[in-house]
Amino acid sequence: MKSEPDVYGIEDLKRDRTTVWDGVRNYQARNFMRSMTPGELVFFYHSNTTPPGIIGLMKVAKSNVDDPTQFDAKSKYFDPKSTRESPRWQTVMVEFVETFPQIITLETLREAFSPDDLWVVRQGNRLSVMPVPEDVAQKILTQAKG
DNA sequence: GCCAACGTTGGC
DNA sequence: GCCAACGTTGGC
Repeated sequence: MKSEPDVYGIEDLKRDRTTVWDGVRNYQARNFMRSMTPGELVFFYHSNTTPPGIIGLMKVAKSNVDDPTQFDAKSKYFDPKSTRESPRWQTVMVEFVETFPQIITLETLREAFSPDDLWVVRQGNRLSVMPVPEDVAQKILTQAKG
């Protein structure tokens, strides 16, 4: 899952311990979050920063959470088509696990993985939530420890 | 700051 | 249902 550190970074999550991952307004990303289950591990990716890359690890604390910002008329994520009875936007609550000793940069990821295996290395990729195959995840975790 | 990629919107 | 216009994302 991606976030811009200027907006909400891993240090913010470390401080807060948990957060509701709100503001996602892309159906494909939402669908991936709908499929998440408690305890599932999630990489935290810092976007729009130098260098961009995977900065740490979190886990799903609660799944199938209605994004509260969709009901908030003052929020930039307000969705007038959403109702309390049938909300459109679900997200997850995530919990901080660890910050990696150093960022695994997008450049490093591009050297190690193909765009078919790790979508974040796809050119022009804008999806903010995406799946990571188990074997790819294991390699990334190994890299993070080394 | 630039711009490619691409999702969304809305006229027809 | 098509597609041009527009807005946003995000690497560089």
